[in-house]
Amino acid sequence: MKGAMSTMLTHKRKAGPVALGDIRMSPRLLVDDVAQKMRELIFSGALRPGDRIVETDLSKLLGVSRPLLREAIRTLQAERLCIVTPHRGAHIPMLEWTDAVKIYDVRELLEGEACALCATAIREDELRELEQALMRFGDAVSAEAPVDRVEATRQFYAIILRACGNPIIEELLQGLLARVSFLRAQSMHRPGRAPFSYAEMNAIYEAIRDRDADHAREAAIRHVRNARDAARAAFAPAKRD
Amino acid sequence: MKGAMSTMLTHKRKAGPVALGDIRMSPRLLVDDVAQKMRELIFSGALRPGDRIVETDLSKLLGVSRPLLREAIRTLQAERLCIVTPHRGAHIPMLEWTDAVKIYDVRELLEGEACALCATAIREDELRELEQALMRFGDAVSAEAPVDRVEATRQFYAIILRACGNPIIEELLQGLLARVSFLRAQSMHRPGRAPFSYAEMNAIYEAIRDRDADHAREAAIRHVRNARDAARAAFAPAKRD
DNA sequence: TATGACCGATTGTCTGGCAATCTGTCAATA
DNA sequence: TATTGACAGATTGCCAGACAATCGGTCATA
Repeated sequence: MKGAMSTMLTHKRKAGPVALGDIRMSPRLLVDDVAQKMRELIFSGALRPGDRIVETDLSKLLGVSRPLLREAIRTLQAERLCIVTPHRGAHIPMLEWTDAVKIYDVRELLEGEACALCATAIREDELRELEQALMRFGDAVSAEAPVDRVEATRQFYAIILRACGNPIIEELLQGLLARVSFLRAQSMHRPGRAPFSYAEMNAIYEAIRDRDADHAREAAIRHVRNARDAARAAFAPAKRD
Repeated sequence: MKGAMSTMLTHKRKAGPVALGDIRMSPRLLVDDVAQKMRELIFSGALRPGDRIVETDLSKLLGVSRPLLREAIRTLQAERLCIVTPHRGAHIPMLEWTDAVKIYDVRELLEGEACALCATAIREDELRELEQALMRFGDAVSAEAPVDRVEATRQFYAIILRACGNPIIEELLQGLLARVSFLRAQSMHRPGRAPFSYAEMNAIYEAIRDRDADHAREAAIRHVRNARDAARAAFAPAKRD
């Protein structure tokens, strides 16, 4: 804990053109792999809401030690992807609809802002990428390829969040999306939703392309709102109410 | 990892009046205490940006084992309160001003929304609490009691975030505030800032009291924006630019 | 039916250890 | 002189094993 200014690395990507930007080698840490694997288990539905995590079992399944798994669990806990109850262990949270609504509300705010920022901040090459992602989504809708749809959506938003110029928004949204991943997976696969999604995303794209921040925000909000309603419908079977 | 629905606890504070709401006993886990202690070390400035964390040393200082400290570090890492570089250990992040700006931008958005929501959602008793917190702040300004000022500010916002009805906003803001705690501590102690803070907070209070969501949002945004400018001024000595 | 005592399962934490990697030093080299 | 290579100490990454505390459930008892 000695002050170690001398060894601080404060890499900042300078605005300079081209150059060889950020090419740090970073060795993988097993604990990060374990955390990522757990996230994937949750996103893929292998670990479902309510499931309990027994440290001994999971550490054996993953082939890592219990202390290491516990480190990974702390990470997931901080991300709200699992809940640790003292002396009772960790489990995957049950998402109540009322909580989901709050998350969608904040998504409206953040995605709306991201899209509005994008309208002024996006570069031409990023705009082309965005158009391509949108087209890929369109293709996936026509081809009825749900997996491709999900991936194209992910990319579409990844481009926007990267281009909006505020990494904090990206970071917060990433966390929120992870927490409703279960709901999203279900609602995005609802028959009939995809064409509407396309229209909404297209509206976002066009507003950004036209550099119209207000419309971009509105379109983004509309998209989230519709996604929420779709999720609402998908929620019923999982939990009566 | 067996499905364990039977043992799931899904406590939800029912809207029912009074009653004995949530009175779970929850044993303290040492690891949580350690994480909290580390946060306090950061907030208090005992651990400063750039400082390195040597596991063996800190674990000895805290009187806990290294594995336990590592768990705590993972938590702080997920909260972005420390950065872990593989094989090089953890350190407290250096906050660049450009990053701080992004955080203040998102704060505008979230605090603005929280205050707007509050204007319609706050209960009368909470409103009175809010007024009291504001008065305490006013007293602390007159008395030139910086510590009380900080505490009163914290309470003022805690009430708003609680009353706005969206715990997600509260949660996200908590994380963001923690990350600029170093800056805030400096800027809040700047001579001459406090009376302006009071005026701004008073504007927020009055708008909420008058149930005027738009003005509440505007006042909140103005407050954050001024806080950012104060932080900007406080930033210079810490880091030339 | 409610209470209390017991028991296996699981968590919380510690100790100790060891290989891998980093940092810094210093000599050898171009 | 500046770079390269080799070495040593410090530190991290990960593991195995252990043990007390606590939990959840069962069963006998009142």
